[in-house]
Amino acid sequence: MEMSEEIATTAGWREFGDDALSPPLRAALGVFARHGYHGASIRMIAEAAGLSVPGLYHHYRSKQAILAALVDTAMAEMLANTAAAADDAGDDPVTRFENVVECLARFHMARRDQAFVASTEMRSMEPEVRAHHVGQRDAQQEMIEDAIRAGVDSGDFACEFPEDAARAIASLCVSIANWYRPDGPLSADDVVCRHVEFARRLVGAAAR
Amino acid sequence: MEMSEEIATTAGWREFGDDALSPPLRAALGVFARHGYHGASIRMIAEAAGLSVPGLYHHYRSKQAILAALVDTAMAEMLANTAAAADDAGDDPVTRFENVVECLARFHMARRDQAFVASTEMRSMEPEVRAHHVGQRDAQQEMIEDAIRAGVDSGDFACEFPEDAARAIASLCVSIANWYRPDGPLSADDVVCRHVEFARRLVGAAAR
Amino acid sequence: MEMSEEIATTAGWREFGDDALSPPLRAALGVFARHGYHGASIRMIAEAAGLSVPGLYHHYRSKQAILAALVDTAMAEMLANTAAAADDAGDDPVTRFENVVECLARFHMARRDQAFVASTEMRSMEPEVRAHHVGQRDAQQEMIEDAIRAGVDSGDFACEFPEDAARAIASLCVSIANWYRPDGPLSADDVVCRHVEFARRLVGAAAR
Amino acid sequence: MEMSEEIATTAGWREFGDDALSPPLRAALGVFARHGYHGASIRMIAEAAGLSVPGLYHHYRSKQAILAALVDTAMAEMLANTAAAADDAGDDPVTRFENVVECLARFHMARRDQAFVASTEMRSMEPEVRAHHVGQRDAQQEMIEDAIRAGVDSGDFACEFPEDAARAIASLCVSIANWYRPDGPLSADDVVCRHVEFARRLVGAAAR
DNA sequence: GATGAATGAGCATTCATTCAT
DNA sequence: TATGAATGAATGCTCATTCAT
Repeated sequence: MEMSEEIATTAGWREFGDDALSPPLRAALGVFARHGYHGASIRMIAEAAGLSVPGLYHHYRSKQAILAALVDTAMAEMLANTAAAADDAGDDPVTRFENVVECLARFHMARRDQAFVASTEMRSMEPEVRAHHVGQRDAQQEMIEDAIRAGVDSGDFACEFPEDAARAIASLCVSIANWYRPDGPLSADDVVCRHVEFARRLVGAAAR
Repeated sequence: MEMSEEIATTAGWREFGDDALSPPLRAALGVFARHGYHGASIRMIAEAAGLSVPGLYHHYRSKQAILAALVDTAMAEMLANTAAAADDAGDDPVTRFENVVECLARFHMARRDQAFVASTEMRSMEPEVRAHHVGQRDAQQEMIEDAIRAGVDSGDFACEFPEDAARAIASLCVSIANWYRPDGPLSADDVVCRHVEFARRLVGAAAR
Repeated sequence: MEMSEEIATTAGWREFGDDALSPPLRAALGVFARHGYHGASIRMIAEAAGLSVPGLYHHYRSKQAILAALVDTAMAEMLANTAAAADDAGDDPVTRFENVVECLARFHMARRDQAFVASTEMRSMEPEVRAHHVGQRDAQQEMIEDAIRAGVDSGDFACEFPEDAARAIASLCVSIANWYRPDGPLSADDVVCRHVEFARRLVGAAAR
Repeated sequence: MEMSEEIATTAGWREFGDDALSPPLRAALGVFARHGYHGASIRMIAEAAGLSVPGLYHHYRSKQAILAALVDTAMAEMLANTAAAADDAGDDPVTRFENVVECLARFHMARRDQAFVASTEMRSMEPEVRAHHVGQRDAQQEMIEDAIRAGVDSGDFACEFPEDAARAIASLCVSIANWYRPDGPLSADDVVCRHVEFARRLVGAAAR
């Protein structure tokens, strides 16, 4: 079965291949991750991108536009893959929930810097950009909540406060981006495995 | 039994009263929380503190020194209170674990801005300051891990990876500072209650 | 008698028809008039002209060349028409003087922006361009002076300082470009009528 | 009779002594006059003032604030002196008119650069600054108009369009700042003398 | 302690201009 | 001809910090 590189299909949600970032965007990502939005200067970004300063401005209208493009790209990819992960599960609420958690965990490892910047720089976003980002965050939260509620409804989960559990699970996955290192002691599959188990416990799924 | 305001005694770990912040430090806290370290200027801080710029420098040697003082104060308080919470539990490993989690949760609500700044601005700390901070973070992590291991050893917890669970619990508590609002729908006790339950589930404590 | 559109003949000096400005020049004129030479950017001009930036450079070598072309075109037209106006008067010094003033007034209404830019941006001209422009200004001044002196010689004017009077009349006409609006309360003929009368009084012409 | 340096009294309106400009303002005045507002850079001004760039900003909030201060100071002085000149004339409308014109002419020589910048940089003023400036210009215009109308009412002047004559006189005086040089062939008294005579002719005053 | 005045270095952004395509 | 991409130098302005008073 064919799948395009960019758009996650039902089957492809586990793979986060090459980020499709333009060179300036990739350069900015590293600089933002290391120094923060306000600690990063346009000169740093231009240098990292191998461009002159006006060369960088030729591609992006402003520093804020770079942040916006970066964050939107990442969030859109996450939402698309998470939706695919949910779809891929068919009718079983438990599998659906596990898929969503796995996808979130994988995203926060594969797109570590993007996720970190997105979660860290909300306060650096101008109102319009922030509003868009918040919308995407809410959509993600809702997907988790829906998966939990489906499990509760089916009797598979024992979870009194689905909303709080969803937030806890999201926090857990987001925080992966803070500490996970590809060359660290845990493999990506280890991390996935443990976080799916954490999530199962948080929603009171029966032991497997 | 009386206790001093600042130092948590065995009994007082639940109360986070007035932060003992000097006015310039309190001003800086708000500015850092809203704008981030690099987004905050000395002028903003001085103005928020009702001081002239050199007046501010009279109290603190540099912007970095302000950040260091802010973060150290907060972490020290957290460690002291968590230690008191653990001591207060006597010999029961489950109670000890629950106390530690409760204390962490309460700290991240009562010292929301401090916790947020400390967790967010690690990359803005100069090496020495960062090293000190990392030491404090590790000490906190260890207290959680110890509490988990004690419960595992006593047979109260079913937890295969205590280190990962400790990190998960810490992440959960830290993230409270991101979303909790004193005037929000959940009371502090609600938040504590839910997070203790989340933590119990994460370590596989038997249902109460 | 037919006349070409561009070159004022003895009879046509009252009509300032379509300025023969190329589209980029016309665009630049508006931008220079609104923002001044230094406040205008090549990008503004290119956009106003519906051209790309290099497209604009295809037509004009530099921003300075645009200014030079604009100003020279306007001054040349003014000089040609003023000469025609003087010629058109035949031998009567009073009529000749009145024609010159009328022509100047009409020019500063019909070519408001050009006149404004020319008078305002002398300091923005590079030496060579400025020298050329100053030559044109002097030629204009001389035409007024000559007309005055002829009237003085014939006994029609009572004017002690023809040079100063000529400068005053020129200032008066130039300043029309600052305030005249085609849709304002005064018609072009009103303005002409009043300024011819002002000029007559300045040179001490006998009342008509 | 005593008079302060700054405030023109009834007797002192002919003297424009030391402009009371602060050093940065005086420096800015020269740079604005030579290069225009947009052609002048903050660095030029700072250098001319013998200050560093932030040193300049210590005194003035922005480039625009410098322009505003410069223009307001000049216009206020002009208005005060013109009012004093009118008052000084007692009840004679002709003298009052002559005094007003003389004062205007003297101002545009003594405050050549200020007047030039004020008249030239209207388009560089931000709306609020411009509105204030326009108010001052209108006040000046009105003083001339009032003087003319008084002379018309008394039968001393034969002037059909006082408003247009007032504008012409103002234009004439303003334009002095364009060409007058203290070391030129005409003394200040020469210039005053000629312009008062020009103004008298423009309003149709009887020959003296 | 506080303040007014100052500064070198840096900020995001834009400038006029060029050149390969 | 027109364009997309690029650039060195400059723009107005702010930074953290210092110091004489």
